[in-house]
Amino acid sequence: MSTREKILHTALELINDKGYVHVGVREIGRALKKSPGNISYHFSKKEDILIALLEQYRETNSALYEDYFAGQPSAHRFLELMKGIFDSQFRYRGVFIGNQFVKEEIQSGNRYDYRATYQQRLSGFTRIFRELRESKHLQVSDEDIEFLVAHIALVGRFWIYEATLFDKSPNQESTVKHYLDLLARQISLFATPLGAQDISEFRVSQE
Amino acid sequence: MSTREKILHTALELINDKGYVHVGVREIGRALKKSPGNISYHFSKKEDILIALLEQYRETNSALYEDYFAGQPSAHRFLELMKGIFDSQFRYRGVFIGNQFVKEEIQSGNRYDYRATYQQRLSGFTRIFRELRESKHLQVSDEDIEFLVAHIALVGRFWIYEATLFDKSPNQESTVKHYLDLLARQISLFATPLGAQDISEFRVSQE
DNA sequence: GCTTGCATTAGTACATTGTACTATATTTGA
DNA sequence: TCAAATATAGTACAATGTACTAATGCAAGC
Repeated sequence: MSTREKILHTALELINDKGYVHVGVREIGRALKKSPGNISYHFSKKEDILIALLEQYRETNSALYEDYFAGQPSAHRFLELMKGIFDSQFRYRGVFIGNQFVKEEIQSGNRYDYRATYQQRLSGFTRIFRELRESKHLQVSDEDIEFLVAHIALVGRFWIYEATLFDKSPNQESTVKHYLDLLARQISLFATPLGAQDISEFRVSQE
Repeated sequence: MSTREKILHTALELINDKGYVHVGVREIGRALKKSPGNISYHFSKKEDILIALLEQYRETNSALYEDYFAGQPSAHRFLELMKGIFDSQFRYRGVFIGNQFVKEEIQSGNRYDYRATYQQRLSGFTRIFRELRESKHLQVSDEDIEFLVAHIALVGRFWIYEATLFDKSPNQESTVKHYLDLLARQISLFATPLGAQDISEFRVSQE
């Protein structure tokens, strides 16, 4: 593992534990027995660490989406996809919660074009729901799809904020299960009998 | 207006504009032509400013809830309540977005018992939905109510994060309208014909 | 085997930040 | 009017992010 990777690994652990603001560059260095100047060498700004972690997260997720689109659309597989995404978000929770600091980066789009990724994800979900309509898992109008996409964009991004709001270190399994369950309920409001069966099978498989 | 109130007022403006982290105590002082030591006198910690603003927000909202519960339950009045809350959240948006810093406060509950307020709000929503069921505006099971409360707890808290994620200073009216609309759609999934009419009347009144 | 160039690391210095502390000024109340 | 409380200014200090410089390690080429 390269020093750069070690820094990212240690930083993520510390950030998940204590929050981005409360993790100093010197602290990361201390944990790795490196000087602060050396951390500076690999990541000239502290924000760069956050950006790099976001990038890792994005790549993980892209793989999950690719997997999904490689197979047949179904409500069950959709929920499996979302479980993968939620697990991944949990793993990078400190990054999301500390993302106030990358907001200007996000907004400027200089180093990391988050907006493009975001738009890509939104159209990905639109495609997913359209395919689930075609495969008779969902019974939705175009307006419904728009609504569901807006819903999943918000809930799918911010559930981890809520989960860590009162509980500093929540249990991953039960937390992810809880929010997946809410999502499953939301989807089932638009499900055909086929889709509903698929969803309930998924929920049983998560017991 | 007392100095304390002036500080809060100026701080909120600056925080909404630039974000909590990027507003220094000296900057607030400069804007008010006060020394940093004086700011320190009124708020010995910078976080205290955030806590005080949260307290202001909480009081505003408590008044809105009281108003609602003083009248007859209806889907229309419920959405009016939510509009009031959303407007208020928009006004304090910087506080919410910067609340990573009060998280430890929230979690410890030493100075500000946010958890209690939160629980109170949740049971408030439970009551609201139960009353809307009794008044034949909603057709919901107890499980549905639990689901709706979980939904509104998350969406109602974090829509403002999403709204300011890509757009640094979004338009209040259109933003609030957008998220109210999403909420109205969510509620209408469980609405009786009476409730649905109420909701569509509200949406028309917002045009 | 030695040197040259480049990547890495350490050490340090500096501006800025939150905050504590002290001294001065202003207001208040009896 | 004067003492006490409140408010304000000024400053000092530790900690932080970060820029800069010097030292070290290391692989490739002759």
